[in-house]
Amino acid sequence: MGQKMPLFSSKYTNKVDKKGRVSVPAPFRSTLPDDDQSISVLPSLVSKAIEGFDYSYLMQISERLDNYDMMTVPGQPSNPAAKILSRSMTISFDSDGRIVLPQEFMKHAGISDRAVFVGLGKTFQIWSPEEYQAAMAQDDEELM
Amino acid sequence: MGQKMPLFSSKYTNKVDKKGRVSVPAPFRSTLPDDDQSISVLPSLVSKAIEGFDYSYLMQISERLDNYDMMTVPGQPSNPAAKILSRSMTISFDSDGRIVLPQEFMKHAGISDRAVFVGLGKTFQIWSPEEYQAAMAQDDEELM
DNA sequence: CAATCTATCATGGAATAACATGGTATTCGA
DNA sequence: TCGAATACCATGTTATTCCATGATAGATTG
Repeated sequence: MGQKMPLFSSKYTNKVDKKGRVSVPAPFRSTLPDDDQSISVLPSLVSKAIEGFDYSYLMQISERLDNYDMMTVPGQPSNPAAKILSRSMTISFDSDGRIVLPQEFMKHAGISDRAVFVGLGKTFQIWSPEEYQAAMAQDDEELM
Repeated sequence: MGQKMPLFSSKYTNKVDKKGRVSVPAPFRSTLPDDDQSISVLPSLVSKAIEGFDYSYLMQISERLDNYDMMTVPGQPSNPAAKILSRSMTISFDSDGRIVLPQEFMKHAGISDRAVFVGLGKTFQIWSPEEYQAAMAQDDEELM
C-alpha cells in the first residue's frame, strides 16, 4: 500500500447520494499513507471544481505561511496560503472508503448526483460530469 | 487525536451566548495535544480580530523575545513579541469544549452574538461575521 | 474454455455517537 | 451573604458509524 508521496492518476465517476456521500476511488485511497485515512479538499480558486490532496500537502502549505508576519505586519492579508488554509477542509472517509462532500463545495462545483475524480499527480480534482466536459471542450478549442 | 503540530484549517461560525461562551470547533480541539485542553488568545495587533493558537506557539514567541532582549533594552514595547506575550491570555475550555471570550477581546473584534473561527495553519483567528466579510471584501479589492 | 466462485468495490439505509447550545447548580472571592 | 464566574447536566440536531445488498472483475476449477 501507499508509503511515500501519493500519486493520483486516471479518472473515475462515482455516484453522490442525497447526503452528499461519495466513494473515493479505491486507487486514490490505496495511494494514501496507511495511517491517514483522510483527504483535504477546497473549492478551487480558479475553476468550477474541488481540489483535493493528502494531509502532508496541506502541511506544506501551512509551513509556507508565516503566521508571525500575519500577526504583526499590517496590510498583508490575501495571502494565497491563508486563503487555501481557511477554505480547505480535512475529511476522513468511513470504513467503506466514502466521504461526505460539504454542501458549499458541491454548490461551487455544480455537483448534484455524480462526481468525477481526476488524478493530477500530487493532487486531484472533483468535477461534475457536465462541468468537466465543458472545461475539456474549452481546452481543446484553445489548442486550435 | 492530536499528536503532532496543530494544523487549523477551514472556517466555522458558532453562537456566542450572553455569558460570552462559544464552542471551539471540534476540528480545532482535536488538533490540539490531548493533554492541553486550552488555547491562547489576544486581540490582533493588525486587524479587528482575535488571534488564537496553542501553547507551543506561545513558547515560540517567548523564545523570539529572549533573543531580542539580548541585543536591546528590555521592556520596550517596540518588539511585537513583547506585545503579544503581554496581551495574550490562556483560556481552557470546559468539558463541552467551550471557552469564555474576555469582554475586552470581544469588544476589540466587534463580536456580539456570533463568532467566526478561521483556520490559518499554526494559528487561527476569531472574527465577527460582519467584520470578517468586510475584511475579505477589502482583500479582493486590493487585488485589482 | 466455460461456468462458477470469491474478493473487492460501490451503494443504500438505519442505528449510533458527536456536537453545539441552553439552562441549572456549585464554587469562589469580595 | 451575595454576586460573579465556573463547572455540571440536559436536549435537539446533525453528522458519523455500522450493517446489508448489488455489481464487477479476476481467479479457480471442472
